[in-house]
Amino acid sequence: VPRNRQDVDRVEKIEEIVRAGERLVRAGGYEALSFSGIAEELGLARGAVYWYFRSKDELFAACAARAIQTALSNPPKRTGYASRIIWAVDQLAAIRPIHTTLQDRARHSKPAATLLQGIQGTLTSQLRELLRPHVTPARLEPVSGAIFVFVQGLLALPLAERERQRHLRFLLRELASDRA
Amino acid sequence: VPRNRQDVDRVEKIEEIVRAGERLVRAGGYEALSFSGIAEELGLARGAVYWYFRSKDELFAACAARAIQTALSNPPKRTGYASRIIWAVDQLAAIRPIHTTLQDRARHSKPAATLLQGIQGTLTSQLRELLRPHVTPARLEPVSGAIFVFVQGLLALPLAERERQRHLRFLLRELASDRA
DNA sequence: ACCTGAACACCGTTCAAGT
DNA sequence: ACCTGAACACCGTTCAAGT
Repeated sequence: VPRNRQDVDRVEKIEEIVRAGERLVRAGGYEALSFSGIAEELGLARGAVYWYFRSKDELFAACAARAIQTALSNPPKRTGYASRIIWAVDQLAAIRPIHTTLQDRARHSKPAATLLQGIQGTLTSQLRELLRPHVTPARLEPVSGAIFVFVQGLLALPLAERERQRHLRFLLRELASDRA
Repeated sequence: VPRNRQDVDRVEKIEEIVRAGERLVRAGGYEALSFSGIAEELGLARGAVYWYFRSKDELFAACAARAIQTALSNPPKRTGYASRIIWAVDQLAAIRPIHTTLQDRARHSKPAATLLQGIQGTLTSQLRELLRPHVTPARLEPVSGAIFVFVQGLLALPLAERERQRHLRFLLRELASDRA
């Protein structure tokens, strides 16, 4: 006897699924994310989840997006540009496995590619705006580009917070101090 | 009637497996690498490959190691330090999917973690030696560290060869020109 | 529109049985 | 030591049948 939850808002049901998926993917990465796992947590049949996400790629992209959004919410105010960058990198580093998998899956998965592109786009432009007051106009583009690449490297490596910050501060001092 | 190939050298049989695996992993990444696929290519039963590799993690690490080794063989001689670094990065970028997956799997897979650690270790020290003549001693450590991180970023991003080289040349000029 | 339960294909892994 | 063939568990995906 199939249950029916047409009374419950569709958006709310999707929310439930993505929340469960975020937990799973935070705990054990892409592998730990499964239709079975989510169905179990929500008391549904495995197939039911397909009503909302047509593939594991879609499901993963949604859960990863939520995890990243969670990580980058509540940024601290009133701090210097270096601290702001470091904060964002630290937040993303805390969910490094998700970021690494996203990078890996983006090759073949359309939803993953789209998500990653969006993240990198906003990251790039925010970085440029943060750096603009501290770099001469002619150098703004190459400098912010280099720092973006550098940040991707920091996120790819399993560094301790201290090392990450040390590397980042060093590079910022080297590249972005021509306009104090 | 099980075939028997005790006459064939064990090392040679492992070589065959890893060669087949390298092809598969180059073509379609980690997903495309399977015991079934290798067995099929070699005309063996699926279970036979387990006699040589006890898990997919071990198999992947071996195939990835071979792919990387292949990529970095035959380095050009008599070129400047910048060109040497760029050459190595280009070679690794050509097998970016393998590198990305390796980074991703290293989290839970012991063989992947060991391989990645080895690669990064040699990369780090070679980088330091290449830079030594061009950087003041006090700056050698932070500079080569930063360039290493930067290279990881270049390998994480799906850049065109031109962009990759542009980024790398910019950073090298910024960080490593204090000892012409 | 939403959900169930069964089915299918594929895969990693194990293992008893063979040579 | 090496290999086969079958078995098991798990998973992504599909779908006819129900409400």
